[in-house]
Amino acid sequence: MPRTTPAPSAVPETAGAFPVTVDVVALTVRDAELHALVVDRLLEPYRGQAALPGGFVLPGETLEQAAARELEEETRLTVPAGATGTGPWHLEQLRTYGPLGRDPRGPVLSVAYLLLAPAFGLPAAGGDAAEARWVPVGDTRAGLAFDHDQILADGVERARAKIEYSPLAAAFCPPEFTVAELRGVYEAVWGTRLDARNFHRKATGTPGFLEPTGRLGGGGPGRPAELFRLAPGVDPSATVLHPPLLRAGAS
Amino acid sequence: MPRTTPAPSAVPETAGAFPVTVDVVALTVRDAELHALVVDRLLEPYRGQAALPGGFVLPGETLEQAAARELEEETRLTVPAGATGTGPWHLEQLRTYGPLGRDPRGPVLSVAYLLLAPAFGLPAAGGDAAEARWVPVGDTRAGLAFDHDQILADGVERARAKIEYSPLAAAFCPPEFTVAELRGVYEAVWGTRLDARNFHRKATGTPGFLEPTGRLGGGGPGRPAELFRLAPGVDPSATVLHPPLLRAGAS
DNA sequence: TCAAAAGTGTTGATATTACACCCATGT
DNA sequence: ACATGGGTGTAATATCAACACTTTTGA
Repeated sequence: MPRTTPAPSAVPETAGAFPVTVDVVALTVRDAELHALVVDRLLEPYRGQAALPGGFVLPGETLEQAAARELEEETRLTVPAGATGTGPWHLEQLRTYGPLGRDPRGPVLSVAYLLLAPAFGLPAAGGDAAEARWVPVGDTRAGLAFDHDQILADGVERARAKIEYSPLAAAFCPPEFTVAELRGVYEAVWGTRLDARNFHRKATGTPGFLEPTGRLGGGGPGRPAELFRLAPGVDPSATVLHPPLLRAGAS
Repeated sequence: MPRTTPAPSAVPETAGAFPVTVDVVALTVRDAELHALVVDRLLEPYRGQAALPGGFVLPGETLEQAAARELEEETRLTVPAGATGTGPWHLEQLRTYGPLGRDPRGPVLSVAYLLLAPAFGLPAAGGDAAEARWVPVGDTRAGLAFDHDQILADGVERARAKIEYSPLAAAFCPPEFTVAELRGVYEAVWGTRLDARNFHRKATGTPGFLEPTGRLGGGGPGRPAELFRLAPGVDPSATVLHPPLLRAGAS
C-alpha cells in the first residue's frame, strides 16, 4: 500500500514508531594493534557488561549529532565537527540493525557509526559516566552486550576493506606522520606484515595520497623519516587510490 | 507480531520514537541500459510525483521484510525469500537517511535497500496501487520525491563499485547466461564499452566467478555462446574477485 | 559465401614482489 | 664503528590493454 496520509502533515496511524539508538565503533591503533572503544554499562539491560558507546537519538538531532553526543558523554571525547571530511578523524555511517530481536526491552533500531581516530588517551575512570576503555579487537570475542559483537565485526571489516582503496588509513594518524607510522596502521588493521621498502614506494607513489612536508620526524634510532601529510584537497572517503594498496600484498 | 516486551526496564522517556520507512532502489538492465524502478505517488506529500517504492515499517516486521512487502505491494513483484544470498536476485541494505529535513510531515528515518534483479515485466498500470515503471537512471535528474534522488544516486554508485570486485553483476542476469550478457551488464551499469575479447578472458579466468554449464545459448546471428552460471557455493556479496574486473579497464 | 558474434594468441606497457644495496642518524 | 631503521634499484612474475586472427553459426 502506498503511504497513507490522513492529513498533509501526519504519519499514518498504522505505522509504527521506533526508538532509535546510535552505536559507535570507534577504532584506533595503539601499540601496533587495532583497538576498539567500549564502555561498561551502568544500567539495565546488560548492566555491568561491556558495550559499544551509544544511546538513544533525541528529538531534533541528526544521527551524526547523536553519535558525536553519545561519544562525548560516555568517553569525554569530542569529535571535531565535520569529521566526515579531511583530517585525522573520520566518522561514517556503518549500517542499521534491528528492530527485532536485539534488545530485551523490545524493538529498537540501531544506526551504527564507524569512527577512525588517532590514538588518544581516555580520562581516568570514575566520572558519572561509565568507564570507557580501549580493547584490542582480537580480545573481544563474544563479550559485548546486545548485538554489538556483530556490529564491531562489521566495523572492523569495513575499515579493513576501506583502507585498501582509500586514503582513510591516514585517519588513524596524527596530522603529520611518517611512512612507517602509516605502515603500522595497515599492519595493525590487517593483522599482517608488510614489506617496508615496497610499502614506502607504493604509498609515496600513489597519486592523491601523501604529500611531503619537507620536515623530518622521529628521534629514535636510525635515519630520521620524512614527515608526510594527507594530500591537500582530498576527501579521504571519496578518493579512490589507484593503484590500491592491496591487502593481498602482505608477506 | 510486535515483540513489545513489558520489560525489565523500559525505553527512557526522553528518547524520541521515530517513524521509519524503507525505500528500495531496484535496479535492472533493460535494452543495454541501467534502469531504476519508480512509482508515481497517489497521496500527499509529493502527490503525483515519482518516488522510489517504499513505505512505513510496520510493528513486528524486520527491515528486509518491510522492503520486500513494499516492493510487492507497489509493484506486485515478489522478492524471493533470502534474496541476500545466491542467485539472480540480490537485496542488501544501502544506508539510512534522516531523520531531519527530508519529509515535510516531520522527522522520518528511512532505511534504504538496494535490489539488483534481472529484467522482468511489470503489471499493467491501473491496480489500486500506484503505477510502477522502469526509468533509465540517466533520465532521473532531480525528479524524485523526498531525498530519493540522492538515495538513487547512492544506490547506483554502490552497484557500480560492487560489481568491480564481487560476482554481483550476475544478480542482473537469469540463472544461466552468456559472457556477452554479463558484459552487457557491466557496460550498462558503468556506462562504458568493454573489449569483448579481454572481458571474456577475465570473466572466465577469474576464480570463483563463473562455471560453464556445457550447454550453448542464443539463437541470434553468429557463433552460439557458451552458457555459464555463477560458480556454485559462492556468496555473491561476500566473495571478492581476484583479480577484480576493473572499471578502469573500459575502453 | 558472407556477415556477425564467440573465443584464442600475442605483444608492449604497467604493477607486484622479493631482495640487494645504499643513506643518515644515535650510541 | 656499528646497529637501526629510512629509502632506492632492479629483476622475475603477473596483469592489463590493444588488436590480429581463428571458430562457428544464420542467412
